Amino acid sequence: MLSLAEENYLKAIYHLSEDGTKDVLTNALADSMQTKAASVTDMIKKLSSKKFISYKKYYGVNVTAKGKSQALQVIRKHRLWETFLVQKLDFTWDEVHEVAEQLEHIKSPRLIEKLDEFLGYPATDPHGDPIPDGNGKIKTKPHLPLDQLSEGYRGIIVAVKDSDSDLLKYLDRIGAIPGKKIQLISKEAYDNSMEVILDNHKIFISKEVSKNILVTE
Amino acid sequence: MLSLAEENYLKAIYHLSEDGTKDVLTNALADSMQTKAASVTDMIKKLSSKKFISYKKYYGVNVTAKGKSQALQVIRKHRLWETFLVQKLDFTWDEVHEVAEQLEHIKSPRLIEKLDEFLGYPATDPHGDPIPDGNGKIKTKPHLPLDQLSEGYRGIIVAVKDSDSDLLKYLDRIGAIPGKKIQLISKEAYDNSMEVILDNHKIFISKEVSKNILVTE
DNA sequence: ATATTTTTTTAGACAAGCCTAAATTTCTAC
DNA sequence: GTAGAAATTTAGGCTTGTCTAAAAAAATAT
Repeated sequence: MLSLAEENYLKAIYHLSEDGTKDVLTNALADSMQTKAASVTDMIKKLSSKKFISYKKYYGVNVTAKGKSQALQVIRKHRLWETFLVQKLDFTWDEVHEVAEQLEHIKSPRLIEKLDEFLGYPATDPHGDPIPDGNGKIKTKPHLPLDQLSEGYRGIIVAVKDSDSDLLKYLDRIGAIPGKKIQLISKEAYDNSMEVILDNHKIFISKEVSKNILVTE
Repeated sequence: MLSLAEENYLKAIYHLSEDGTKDVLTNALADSMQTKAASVTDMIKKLSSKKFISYKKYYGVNVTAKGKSQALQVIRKHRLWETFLVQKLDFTWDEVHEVAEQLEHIKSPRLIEKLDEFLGYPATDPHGDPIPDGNGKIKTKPHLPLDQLSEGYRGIIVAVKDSDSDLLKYLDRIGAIPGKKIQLISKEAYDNSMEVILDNHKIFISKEVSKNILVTE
């Protein structure tokens, strides 16, 4: 049975390694976990001895198949709880992250099965991120950050980065919500800010914001 | 902010002290927490220094007003989650205790407010135990364990003791559920077993079982 | 009233997870 | 290729919550 700290490290390693190709470096993990490099070294030794990650001294870590499956279980729980909070308890999508960080560690396979059923087996969480199924399968839709597209692009918002509460409040206010149509009218060469159409409204957004909006190809 | 262990000790002390009159002894607490007396002594020193309990060496502990209020917040969360699990996720009442033991430690006042609203502000949990309100007020209905009553008694089941999963399965099977009418037909002097009417059915129950059924006076 | 038993506390140790400071390894510049 | 910088690991220590064994206090029995 994984401890709370072990689950959090594993999840962070999984997220930082993205598709599992890159090595996750000690300092990157320390940053992400808001802790010190020395603490990270301790923990990766432990996770490595338990075969959740593979570790080459000084060169970083990677999740093993076993570790990935565990990480996906935690992510599944996190995203199901976020969906519950928004759909059933009327939380706004910028309020759910912290609570879900706690709820994701509740140990009860039955609870998660029942919750999934209660929510109608949702495919994605409120931010558009896919919810892994009970076997750890995850269906990722192809998507790109909006800042990498050029004038004339038309598509649909697939997801938004859910890291920052202020960003989420802003995105909600301008209607940048997964499922919505979006059109890129013009892009300023100088700062890569852009004008887009959302809900039949023209609005300007900065490059910083556009990086956090993920759209269909 | 109380740690998980501190919350669990405080809750156990509150439950063992019943109405707050009795002193809770170190060994009783060690039994209830499934730990050793020495560990209990350590923890009660900590809780005492934080003013959640009053402690007289060798004579046991009692919750302070501050401690009682904290304990009731945890109990409120526990009972709201149990209600959620049964009402919304179709758990049976013998399955909810362990999961609620975990969920009761989630820290989010907003979550509990929203959950309470979602459940329609329930007065009791599935076992009939009253749910404290947001201010820690708890409305206890007067009740007695069935084994203390005599032939001819008629009343209503107020609550059942929720400690044991097998007991709960049995009570469910015979229909001994809070709200149901119950009649005491006869009581055997030798072993205090009794015959009762529940749902128009006559059944025999042992003293052990009758102690766990709480009824109106 | 004192001896024995029971209960509780103290003392000292351990694991998990974190820290700082120092040592080591790798990377980067020339 | 080597010196200095940057990243990582090691060493040793701290806190929380647990334990066992020993000491101390309280309860009980005669």
